Amino acid sequence: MIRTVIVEDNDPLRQWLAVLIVGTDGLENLGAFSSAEAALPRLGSLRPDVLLLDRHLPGMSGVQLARRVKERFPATQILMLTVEDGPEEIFEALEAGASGYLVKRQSPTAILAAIQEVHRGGAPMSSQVARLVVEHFHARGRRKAVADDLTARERDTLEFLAKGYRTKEIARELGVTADTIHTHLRHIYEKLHVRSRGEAIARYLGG
Amino acid sequence: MIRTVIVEDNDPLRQWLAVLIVGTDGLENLGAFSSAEAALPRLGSLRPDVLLLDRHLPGMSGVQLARRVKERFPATQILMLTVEDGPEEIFEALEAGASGYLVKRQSPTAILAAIQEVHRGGAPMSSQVARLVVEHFHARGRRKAVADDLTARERDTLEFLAKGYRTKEIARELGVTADTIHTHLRHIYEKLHVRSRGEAIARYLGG
DNA sequence: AAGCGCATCCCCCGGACGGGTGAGTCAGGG
DNA sequence: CCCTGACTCACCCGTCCGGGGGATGCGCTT
Repeated sequence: MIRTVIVEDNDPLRQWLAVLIVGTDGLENLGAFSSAEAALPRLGSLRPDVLLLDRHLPGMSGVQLARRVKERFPATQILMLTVEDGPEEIFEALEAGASGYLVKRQSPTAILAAIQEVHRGGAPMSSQVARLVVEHFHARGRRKAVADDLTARERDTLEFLAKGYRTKEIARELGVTADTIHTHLRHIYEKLHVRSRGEAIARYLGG
Repeated sequence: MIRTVIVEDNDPLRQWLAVLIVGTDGLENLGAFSSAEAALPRLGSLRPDVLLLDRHLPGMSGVQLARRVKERFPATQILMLTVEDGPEEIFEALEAGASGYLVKRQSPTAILAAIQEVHRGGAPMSSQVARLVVEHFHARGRRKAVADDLTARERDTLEFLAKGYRTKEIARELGVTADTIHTHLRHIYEKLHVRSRGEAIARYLGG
């Protein structure tokens, strides 16, 4: 039996979700709240397996609630519901601890399947969301590609640079003198068109 | 009509995929190669819509091929096929430009559906892959959470720091003197338990 | 009113860093 | 065989940075 809690400020939608859940075998609804503030103090005793969460809530947002819930009850799986959103909102929700991300206007079967999938340890997301996630990785790849015309030693140096190592520490790791690393660094800056460590790290790790 | 090309070194599997595709309405197979080296010179004239790519290939790997293909023909959608892989392999493939990532032992219908979905602009991935991707974001979120007990001004400073700005530039952006930023930085280092810019940026952006 | 956290600014010091120049070795290609 | 590119090391110089003080004012809590 999967134990769920709903937090959604839209009354008809919240009730529709509750009806959907109680009418399905294997699913159980422990509570339905219209705000994060109302839900938060009850979650400790309810301990749901899956939390259905609206991203847009009056007062504390669904994202903030997700963060808090994940801090205290990491085992709770969070399924984020939302209207149309951009990349920023989606990544913020995923970073806050959401394991699934669905746009609201989905078929009942899709929503129920998502609840079960997230409880199984899956990560249900609508195809627009999956696409954005994939593009996020593509962008990362393109950023790292700027390091393509670095020499082997320069790539080694950049690798340690991106871990926050100082010149001396990189020198020790690579078994050369600090002067050599100094030279590598200058070449890296030239090729990456930057003028400082911080800029190089930011360019490599992406911001 | 979706035009596909297969690159897979396992002979039976390659032929099975080809048969699967030619026997399906709306799908067309332009070629099936057993190595990246064999496929690469032909892709320019074949121009497939979707490229089915094995991750493990003798010689040039599927990941390297994906990188090259995406460089020259960004419109080609890449669907990566693989046996069981870890997070590193998966992220590397996604960064190389793959839009979908499937474990090989999938039902024929799942593979065909994935080809169509990736062509529609979706991002089909098996649930294990989706889970790893989601956990990647969770880890990012936990890293950024270390910045939680920073003050508002310190967060502002960290934001610019992570863009590679130097002290003076941050000062200009925030409309204060460099001395003030200097103070903020010292507090940031203290709270993040680091002793340099590079370490702070690496901790914040994660690596 | 007193205390506290925050933000702002200031001074000082030693070491780290960015940038310029030069130079030796060694492998590979013309 | 010489030339080139990669890697290595060295020295110099001016600036930036990390870390240590201290100071003021503001708003909030007690």
